[in-house]
Amino acid sequence: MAKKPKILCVDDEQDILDLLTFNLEKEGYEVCTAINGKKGLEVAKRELPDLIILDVMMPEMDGMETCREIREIPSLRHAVITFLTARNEDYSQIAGFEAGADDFITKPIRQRLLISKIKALLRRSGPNEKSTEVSIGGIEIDRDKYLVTKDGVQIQLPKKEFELLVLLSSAPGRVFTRENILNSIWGNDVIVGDRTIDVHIRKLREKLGDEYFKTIKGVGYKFEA
Amino acid sequence: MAKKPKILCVDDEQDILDLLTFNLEKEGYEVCTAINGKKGLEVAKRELPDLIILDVMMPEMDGMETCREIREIPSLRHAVITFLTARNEDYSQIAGFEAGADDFITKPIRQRLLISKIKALLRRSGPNEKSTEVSIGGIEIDRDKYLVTKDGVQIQLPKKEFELLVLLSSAPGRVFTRENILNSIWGNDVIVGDRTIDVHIRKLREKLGDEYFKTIKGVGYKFEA
DNA sequence: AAACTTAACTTTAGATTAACCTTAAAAACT
DNA sequence: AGTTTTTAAGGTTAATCTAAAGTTAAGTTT
Repeated sequence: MAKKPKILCVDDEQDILDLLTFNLEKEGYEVCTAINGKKGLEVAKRELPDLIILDVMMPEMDGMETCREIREIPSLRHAVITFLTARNEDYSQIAGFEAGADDFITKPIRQRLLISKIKALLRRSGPNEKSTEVSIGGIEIDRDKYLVTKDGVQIQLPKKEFELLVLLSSAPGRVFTRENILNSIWGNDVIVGDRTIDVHIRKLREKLGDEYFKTIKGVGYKFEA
Repeated sequence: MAKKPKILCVDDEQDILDLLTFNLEKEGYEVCTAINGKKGLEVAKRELPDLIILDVMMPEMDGMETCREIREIPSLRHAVITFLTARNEDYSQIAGFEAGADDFITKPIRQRLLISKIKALLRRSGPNEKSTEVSIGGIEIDRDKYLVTKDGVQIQLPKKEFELLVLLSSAPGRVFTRENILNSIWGNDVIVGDRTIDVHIRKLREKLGDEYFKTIKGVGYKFEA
């Protein structure tokens, strides 16, 4: 990789800043911090980070406002911004995407998840620019944002169904064996019953339409437009 | 066995590398290792392994990226690549198939399962066959993807028909005796009636055209373009 | 409460069989 | 030799069987 990605963390709690700094530096990122929104903006302008982690709840200038201001700065317009929020603050998420956020990280912070999210975000915005959005036959899938849209209508899928859809759609036309599917979604040490995959396929067919999911008897399933 | 299959393991944790090396060498494989994606790429180019085990989560250059780069190298295009991943790590990781992965192994690693998977993968793409894709006289067969295409049109074959086609097309021009066929598709302990093979051949002739399947009376069948 | 898994039952695609037909190539008969 | 049986092997078709997938609802887990 050409250069260490730079990450700016903005939070009013020093503990959180320390925790983030520790974990991110361990992964080889360059980290800078700010203790409030106003300072965050200053540091952002100066350091031009690749990714910014913003706490939603901060006195004076909250994350939402900081985010909007950052988006106004041309040199930071394409920086990736992710909010730090307590779980179940649903409305703040909707408002957050409007303010220009790319993702959310919920507290309490799970270390591995944090890192994998950061990686995914950086990969997306990176020079390799491999889009996480797929569009096939009227269905749009955004892997990072966990969003599925059919004919412009947004569809909410639970985790397993979403994973199954992502897997099958990752290679349209390719037949995934039941073993393939079990391995990548459940893992090879988990044993689930024979009918479990079928049920999830059924749910997907119900929600997205039968025509997309083809059964290959004795083998598995495939996705096609 | 003609030659020891060579396996490259890439992981940032030395413990995992040791564990893999120990288990794989015990099974008679030649093992080489690399401690990160970049080194993995170097070693892969030099050693030209038959199979590559890639950890998804690695600092600097992750497994996904390494996989993509490996697929760019002509001499490694047909190497088997399998990811090493924690269960439920991240959805985007499921998209590994898109990056060109052939399979997944989930952590924690189950020794016996690891070995049987590796064996299966090597058998499939073993030294006997160059690639999983065959193209003969307008017919394309992809063994892994369970896909058959004739003159650009995709044809869905059920399991037995597909297996029969794969067998016959594995050596075009060669005559397979009925015994041959029964043994490799049904197994030598299964007894099926005399007409069973005929019926499957008929289905194939129906779907792909008579001209490809020649009968050698008193002996068996052969496939030719 | 929502999501996931399981279990019991139904349905169906696909595999097998069975009955009959066609072909080819040995045998048998001019 | 050339023609006609005979017969064995494979071809064809439809009926039957069966394992795999579909379905639904009732548990479990999160």
